[in-house]
Amino acid sequence: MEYNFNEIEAKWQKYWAEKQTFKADNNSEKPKYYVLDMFPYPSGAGLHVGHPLGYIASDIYARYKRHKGFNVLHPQGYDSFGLPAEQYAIQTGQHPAITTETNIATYRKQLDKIGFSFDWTREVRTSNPEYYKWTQWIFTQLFNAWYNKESDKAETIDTLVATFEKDGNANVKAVCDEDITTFTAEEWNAFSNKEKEAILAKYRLTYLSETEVNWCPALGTVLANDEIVNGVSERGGHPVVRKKMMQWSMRITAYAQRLLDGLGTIDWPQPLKDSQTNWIGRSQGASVKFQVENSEDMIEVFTTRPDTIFGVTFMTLAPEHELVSKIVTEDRKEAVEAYIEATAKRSERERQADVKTISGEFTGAYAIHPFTGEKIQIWIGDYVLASYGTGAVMAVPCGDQRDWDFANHFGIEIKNIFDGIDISEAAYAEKDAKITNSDFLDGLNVKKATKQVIYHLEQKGIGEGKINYRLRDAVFSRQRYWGEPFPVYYKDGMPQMIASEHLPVRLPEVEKYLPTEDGKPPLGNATVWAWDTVNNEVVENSKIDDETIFPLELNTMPGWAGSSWYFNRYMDANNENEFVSKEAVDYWKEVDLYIGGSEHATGHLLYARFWQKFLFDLGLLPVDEFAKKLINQGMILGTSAIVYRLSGTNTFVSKNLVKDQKVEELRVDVKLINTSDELDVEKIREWQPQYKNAEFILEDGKYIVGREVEKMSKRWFNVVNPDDICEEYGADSLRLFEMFLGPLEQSKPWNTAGISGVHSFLKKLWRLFHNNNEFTVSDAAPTKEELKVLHQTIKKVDEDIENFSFNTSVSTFMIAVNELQKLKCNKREILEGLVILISPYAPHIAEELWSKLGHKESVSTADFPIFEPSHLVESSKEYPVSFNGKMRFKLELPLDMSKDEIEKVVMAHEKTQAQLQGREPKKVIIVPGKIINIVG
RNA sequence: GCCUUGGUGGCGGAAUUGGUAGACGCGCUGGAUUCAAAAUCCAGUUCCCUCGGGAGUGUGGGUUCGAUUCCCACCCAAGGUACCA
Repeated sequence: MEYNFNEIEAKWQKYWAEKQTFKADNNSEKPKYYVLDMFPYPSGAGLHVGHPLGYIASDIYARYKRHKGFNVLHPQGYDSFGLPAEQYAIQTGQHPAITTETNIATYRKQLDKIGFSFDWTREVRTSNPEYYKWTQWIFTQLFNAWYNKESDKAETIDTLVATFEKDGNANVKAVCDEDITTFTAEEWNAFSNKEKEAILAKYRLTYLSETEVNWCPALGTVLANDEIVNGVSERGGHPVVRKKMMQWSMRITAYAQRLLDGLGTIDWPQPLKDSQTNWIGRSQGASVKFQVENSEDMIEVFTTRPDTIFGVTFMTLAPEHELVSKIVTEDRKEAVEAYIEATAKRSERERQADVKTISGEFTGAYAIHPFTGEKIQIWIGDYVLASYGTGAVMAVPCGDQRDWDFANHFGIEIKNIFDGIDISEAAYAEKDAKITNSDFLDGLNVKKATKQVIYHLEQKGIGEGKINYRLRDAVFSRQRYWGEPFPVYYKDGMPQMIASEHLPVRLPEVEKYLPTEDGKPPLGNATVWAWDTVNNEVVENSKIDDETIFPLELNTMPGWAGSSWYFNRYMDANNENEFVSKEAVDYWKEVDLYIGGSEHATGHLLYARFWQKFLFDLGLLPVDEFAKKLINQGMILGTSAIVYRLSGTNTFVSKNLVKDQKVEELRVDVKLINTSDELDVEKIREWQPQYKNAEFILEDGKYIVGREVEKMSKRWFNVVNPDDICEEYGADSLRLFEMFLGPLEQSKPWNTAGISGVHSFLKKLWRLFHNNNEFTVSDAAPTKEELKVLHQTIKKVDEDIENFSFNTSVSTFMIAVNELQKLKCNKREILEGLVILISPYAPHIAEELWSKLGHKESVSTADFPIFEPSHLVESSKEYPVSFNGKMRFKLELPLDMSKDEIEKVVMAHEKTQAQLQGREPKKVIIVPGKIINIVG
């Protein structure tokens, strides 16, 4: 009976599916544990061996936790809205839903082959109306909420309205738009509905606003920053303009501080926390208002160094700053306008890339220094960003290098306010100098001066201490087809939410997936796309009458909408009445272990935390962080194969024959290479026509290829398909090998050659149970030595899994099997333990052996074996060192010994040593967990 | 530039709170079995040499009886981020 992995794996995969072995129950006496993978976007290319790495790790942990007596939730689903399916639709006309369906089927087939313990009864797809109904519902909740700074949480909008009706808005502390004017209760009550709505919009957590986007008229679409190269579109090279569009935004800035604080409470990787911290970009300082000379206008700036205010010698505004056109003097107008036009042409990316060039223009206007009353020049310069702070800075050339460079370049005064510091060559940005030349700040250090200045600013009513965040509100509209439609229609130009009982608003059918000719989003192509407020439904072929039938929102939601809450949906995936029931979410609470890529650090993982906090504020969720622990799995890289073509010929030389010859390096399919880097010269001739008649110059009768480690990608021909590996070596080998490659978090190259090691390990394991191809185990009692092997393995594997060092436990299995093989051990007790230990890693072979051992139930429900340290008594190691009259040695002792027992053993050891060395035994001092000291 | 992570044989990578560096696997070398191959098993495999040793965990210092591990400085690589006032 050979180890027939294909047969075994198919058999147990079918068994698991039929018995629903991994279906999680929402009611259980057992403690809960929720293990989650970042759900995939089902792309047309299918999975390569890099994708399942994290899934294998989480599956091992999920299976392990089941052995340890936990009720484990381990679901999977698909983030199935997205651009590729839409682009395919634009090219071929095939509906994205069909493309998505096909791709999901492929994914499912591939995933099933690897033997994951997913509970598929809870599968979610973000593009299913039953799912996006609740994404739309959450959107309406955000619309009907505002952020109360007083209670520091989101509240429903009616609490705000009630306050307005009673007291106006003078005492309301909210995170809202900046241009709010104060009104009394009487004024509020006198406003028209439309006026009220306009005001409320400034408070809502999702709101419409004019936002600048990169608009490409030729492609008829909005482009992301990285889709633009040198001011033209990456695809096609069409011109791109900055254009303002009405877009939905999410007021994520309301949560900036809590998103920052929350990081302290979750066990996530430091680099990921750091990048979220940077992204939020909290900086503490002050806002200061500068009066413009001969004008009512004030220029507000944000500074982190208010203490340097006496060093201000000019101000710089972003070219886009709204005051520029107002304050510019007649004689400077031409130059300033030319400069503004020149900057507008450059993309934000270009402006940022070009840090070296110093440019700017004097506006001709002056501001008044708030303390000295001096006139200071107002300049514009593109080193000031309109999107950060107030879009204006008070320039302190002695303390800021950019200001220094600017002043130096344009010959503006550089005033030194640092005591004993030379600023003739560069600005001094350190915070350890005493302030001088600064009136009431003279002689103070930075900290005290800052406090003083803020006090004076507040006294004068022209500034205050302020915390500024880099984080900006998130644009939530996309001019795409394949996304969630908004549950919004427009009445009198004001957005109206569609009530939850009428959701979902389903995606309409369209003829074309491109934007309309008049520049509307693709949904504008729908003939059926208006809302009937009488029957509460999308109406067909009806005219908008602005009485009962209103136009629907034509944008769709971005990719991160559906993925910002899916982890909660898994808890109660088939609930038709709620996004998740209270009972379910109170039971599962949050994800205990989340595994996925670090590329989502400032996207998905930030937005998901935001929505979680929001839903928590409304009392809909019991915890405000959705994932306790998170692990970023590394990327599996491909190992490309390179052939060398002599320049200008069709002759290919083997790697070591290249020497100094001029060659072109071409990548060839890794499937054509054997384990010794040798190219199959016959097969490559059929692979691509250009090799058909090529000449290959061999070394030692072989053509040896070069190797390069790089990202797995079709274009490098280095993609390895897991299906092929499963076919040739089995899923268990694939699982073990992916873990064996190296630490989970690390990026590492794939090399199919190495899989033979884990594969032959599985064959050895199989042979432990088989004698002359007959299944044979002995019921005799195991020897101490055999028990030792098992227990060492239990201890190590248990530790490894808890530490997520799955790679080292594979080595531990190999050592165990080698030792048992040498001991010719086929004792039932030992082998049973081993099977359970291995089952999270190689579940199929474990199930097969388990059932052959006579068990009726699946091994997945078996208890993890318990480590008994008493079996390890004999293992002791010592490291003797003697110095300075002290004797030190380390003894490895069994874990179940008491201090007294240890002392006995150590004294015995010391006696022997003393006897050997012909001296008196010394006193023994036990320091638990440390090297044992024997003091003379 | 800044932040983060890392740097160990031909390769992937082990090494507990500082305690025999290189576990385990790949590859390679030799051997057994075989008509032969596959498969399997056994032995060897950090480097250098004069076969007795010597050097060795990116580089240079330091702490220590003892450092891959801790401290300082530097070099290199990967990821994130950037005129952030």
